[in-house]
Amino acid sequence: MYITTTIPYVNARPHLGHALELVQADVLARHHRRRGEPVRFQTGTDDNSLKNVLAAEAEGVPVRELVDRNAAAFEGLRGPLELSFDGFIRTSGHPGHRAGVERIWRAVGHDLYRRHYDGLYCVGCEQFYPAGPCPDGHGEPLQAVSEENWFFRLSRYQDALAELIRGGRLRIEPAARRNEVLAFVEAGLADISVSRSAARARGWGIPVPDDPGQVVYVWWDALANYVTALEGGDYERWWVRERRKAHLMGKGVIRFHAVYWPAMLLSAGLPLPTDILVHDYLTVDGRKISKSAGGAVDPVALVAAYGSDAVRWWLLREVPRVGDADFTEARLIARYDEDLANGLGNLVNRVVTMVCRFLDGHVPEGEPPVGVSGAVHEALEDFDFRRAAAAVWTLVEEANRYVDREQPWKQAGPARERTLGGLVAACRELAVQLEPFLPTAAARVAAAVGGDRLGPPAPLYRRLSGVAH
RNA sequence: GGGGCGGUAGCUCAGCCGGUCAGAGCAUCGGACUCAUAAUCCGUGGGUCGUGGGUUCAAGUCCCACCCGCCCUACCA
Repeated sequence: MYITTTIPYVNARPHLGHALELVQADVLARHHRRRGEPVRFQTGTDDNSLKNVLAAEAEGVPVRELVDRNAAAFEGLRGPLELSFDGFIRTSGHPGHRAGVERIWRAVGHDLYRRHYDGLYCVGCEQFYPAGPCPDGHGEPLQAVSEENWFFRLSRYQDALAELIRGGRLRIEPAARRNEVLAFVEAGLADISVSRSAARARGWGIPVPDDPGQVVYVWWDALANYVTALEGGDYERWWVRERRKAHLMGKGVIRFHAVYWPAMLLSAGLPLPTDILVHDYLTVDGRKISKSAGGAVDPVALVAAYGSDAVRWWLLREVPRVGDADFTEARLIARYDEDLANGLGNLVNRVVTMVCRFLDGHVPEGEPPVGVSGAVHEALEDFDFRRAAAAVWTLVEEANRYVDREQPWKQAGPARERTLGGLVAACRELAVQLEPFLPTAAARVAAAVGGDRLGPPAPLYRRLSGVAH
């Protein structure tokens, strides 16, 4: 399975919203790897957005400097969030990217033509609007642009796209998003501008082949990353031969991924992605996350304060499949205490304690009294991380119930050994099931219940909130 | 303007093709237990399922209108 995230433009440091998408992609990647499937998990940054240029100007630093610094911050999420991506592409630095963009451009040449265009351009959105103001409310007024650009005959692919989506060849999840895209396509597709004058782009970006006065539209440039990130044999392996190719993205950029991008590929005669997986947005304390407004939560700071398990668990367990989710530190703490400390941590702790106290640490043979069946996989196939996380957690809940039901402290001899052996086995199984979601927790649990003889108990997670006495 | 998505217990949310669907978790309250991180387990209370109509033997669950929040899209139905 080839799994990609969108590549954010790097006009600022990453916020919690980026973490959501990366963690979701990471869970998919780890899950499918664990099933023994070949997986390539690809992410990166869009360095060529005009917004990056403007951010650099506002800050008074060279574009290159700002882009390098912020891109490094995005790549640096790998450690704190425990991301397992295999590839990280930067559109300004990746050796094959520019050449790949040019190659696609030429392959699509039969659908490109020059046209004079008068329009109002919103830099914030990187797109044209027929009339102002920008619906997203980006502060700056729309730029009146009058220039000759390259256009792509998107209109030509309307029927083909509709058919691909209707037939499920191009799967869009959740279904509501699929309907949304279908409605958009069936309403009629107009050709789109795919270049801009190099002057207006401040010279930043990839020049149009054989037309140095023009720069390739940043979206064209960015979308191409999904194939340009794959060089040499990797392209053949992951874009041509791979059966499942999934793009993860936020709801704001569906049109680019589910319409423009497939149309580009159709025109170029290249294979298409198979899954478009769309998540909604996060708000923080009830407010929209705004990179510029500072209300953004720094995922790295959050991890530093609460640990990667806490952050990943909140993102996976609390964010619904449909609808924006509101992040608050209180909710994260509540989830941490309830699930990680009281649920998982306490379970492992009580099991280890009993094995040490009653059996001198020796682990008896045992079959786990609980299991998860296919619920996790089914939920992930539906792109429902919350349901998947809940499915894994049934192991914790059932194991805790099992302890209370069997009451091993009252048991003796073989009965007690059978119970405790089963519980240790259950914890080991839990470690395995947990790995795609919480790698650190999985490792901690595995360490606590590994081997023939268990060491002394040590709490895995301390409660964060004060406990009333 | 068009299209779509939400509006279900105090909070966060499940409820697919209509008939144990009125639910789960948290919070509250009561009980049990003591292996454990004052944790765990069991049980209780609480909702006119946004509003108003309609279809049906039967509707959160389908249809229409409206209200609130949000998203996409379009100044050409």
